[in-house]
Amino acid sequence: MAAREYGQFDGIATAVELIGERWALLIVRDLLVGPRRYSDLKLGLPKIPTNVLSARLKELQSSGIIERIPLHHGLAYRLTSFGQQLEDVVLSLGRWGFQALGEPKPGEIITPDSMAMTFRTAFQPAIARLLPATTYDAQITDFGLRLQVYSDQLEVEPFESVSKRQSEFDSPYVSFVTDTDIHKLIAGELSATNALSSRSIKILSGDQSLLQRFAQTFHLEAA
Amino acid sequence: MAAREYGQFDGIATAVELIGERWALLIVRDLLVGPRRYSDLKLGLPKIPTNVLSARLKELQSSGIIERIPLHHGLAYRLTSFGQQLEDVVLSLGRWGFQALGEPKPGEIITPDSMAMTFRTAFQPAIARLLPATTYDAQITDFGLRLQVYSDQLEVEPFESVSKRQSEFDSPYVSFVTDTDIHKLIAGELSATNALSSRSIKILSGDQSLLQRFAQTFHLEAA
DNA sequence: CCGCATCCCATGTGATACTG
DNA sequence: CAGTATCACATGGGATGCGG
Repeated sequence: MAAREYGQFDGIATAVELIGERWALLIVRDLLVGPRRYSDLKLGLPKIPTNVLSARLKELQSSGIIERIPLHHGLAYRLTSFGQQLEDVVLSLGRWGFQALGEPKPGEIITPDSMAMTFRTAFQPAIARLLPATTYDAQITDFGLRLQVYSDQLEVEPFESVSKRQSEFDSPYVSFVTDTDIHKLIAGELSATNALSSRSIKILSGDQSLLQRFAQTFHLEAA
Repeated sequence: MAAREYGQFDGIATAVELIGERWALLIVRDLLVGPRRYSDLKLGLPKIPTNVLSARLKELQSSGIIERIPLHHGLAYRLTSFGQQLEDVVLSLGRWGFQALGEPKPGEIITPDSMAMTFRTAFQPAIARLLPATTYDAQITDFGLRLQVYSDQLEVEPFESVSKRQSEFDSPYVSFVTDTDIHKLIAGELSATNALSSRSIKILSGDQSLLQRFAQTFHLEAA
C-alpha cells in the first residue's frame, strides 16, 4: 500500500492521505455532531457497504482521528481531539459544496446529522450576536432539530415531536415544518415571506416573523 | 457510476463527490499557486500516473472547477472562480495535516507549489500587519521562493538564484538556505536562534535577525 | 439486534509503453 | 508537449453469513 501514498512531505498531502478515502469525511461529519454507534453511522450513511464502514473505522482509529468508547451497554465511536480539529475542514467543504447542491436528485436523502452540520456551516455568528437569543424547532421531512441560538453560540439537538413546547421557552420561539426547500431559504433564493406563501415552510407554532431572523442567522451563498 | 455517489443531499457529500477522488485536491493545491501546464502538474506530482492526471483534469473541467486556457504557445489549466473558492478548504486541510507531518519519510519530496501553499497556510495576517513589510528569499533544497509580506498581505513567487539582490529592496530583507527543517521553525519546535546555531538554516545575505520575524509571521501549531 | 467478516464482481488506480 | 492505450492489481460496492 506504499503505492497509495503521494510521496510528498506536505500538510495537504498528509491530510488527504489520512481522510481522503471514500466515506471517511462523511463518517467524520456525522461524528462531529456527537459520538455514534456503528449502527447509527450505518443509518446515517445508508449506502455505505458494511465492510467499508468497518475498514474506515479501523483506519480512522489507527490514525488517531477517532476512538472507541463504551456507551451505556455497547460501544460507540468518538472523535479524538485531533479528529475534532477537522471541524474547520468539514465546514469549509460544506460551505463550498453548498453552492453546487442544486436540486435534490431522486433518492437523495437528508439525514439528521448531515442537516445538523449544514446548520453549523450556515450559522453566521457575527450576525447572530446582534440578535436576541432564539429557539427554532425545524421539522425536516421525518426528523426534527432544535436550534438554540444565544449570542454568537449555536446548539443543535434532535427532538422527537414538536408538541406543545411553545411556552416552554422564555426566549422567542418558532417551530416549522419543511423539506429540502430549507436550503433555498438558507441560500436566500427564497425569502421568508415567499417560503410561507408558497407553503415551502409551514409554521407549526410560535412567532412566524422569526423566520426572517432564521434566514439572517443561517445563510450561505449559493451558485 | 451511480454507485459511486453518496446519495445524500448535502453540501459536504456534494463537495466530496466533486473533489474527493485521489489526487484531485493536490492538483487543485498546485493550481491555487497559479495556472499550470500538464507537464508542470506532472512535475509537481511525480507519482501521479499520466492517465490519472488526464482523467482528473477532465473531471475537474466538467465539474466547472478548472478550465483550459491558451498559454503563450501551448495550453494550461487554471482554476475557475468556483475552483478558486476551494482555497479555504485547502488551507484548512493544510493546517490540520501539518500537525501529522512528523519527519519526512525517505523519498518524500517538497515541491515549489506545495511549499508555496504551506507558506500561505502558515501565514498569520493578524501578526504580519503589526510588523514592517519584509521580503524573505527562502532557498529550499533545490528551489527558491520569494515571500513578500506587506501589512496583512503575502505574495509568494519563485525566483532563480539569490544573487546580489539584497540592495534591490528598500524594505528589510533576508535570504537563507534550508530544507525540511523549515517546518520545525514554522511549528515553533526550533527557535530562530537554534535553527541558526544548528545550521538547520543558513543565512545567505541580509539581516539574520529577521528570521525571528519570519517565525512570527509564518506559524502553525504542530502535534 | 449489533457489529462486524466473507465472498464475488465491477470499477478505479498504478506502471509502463506508446502516439499525434 | 500533452496526452492515450493497455494490462495487472487494489479497492469499493452489494449481498450474505455469523458469533456474541
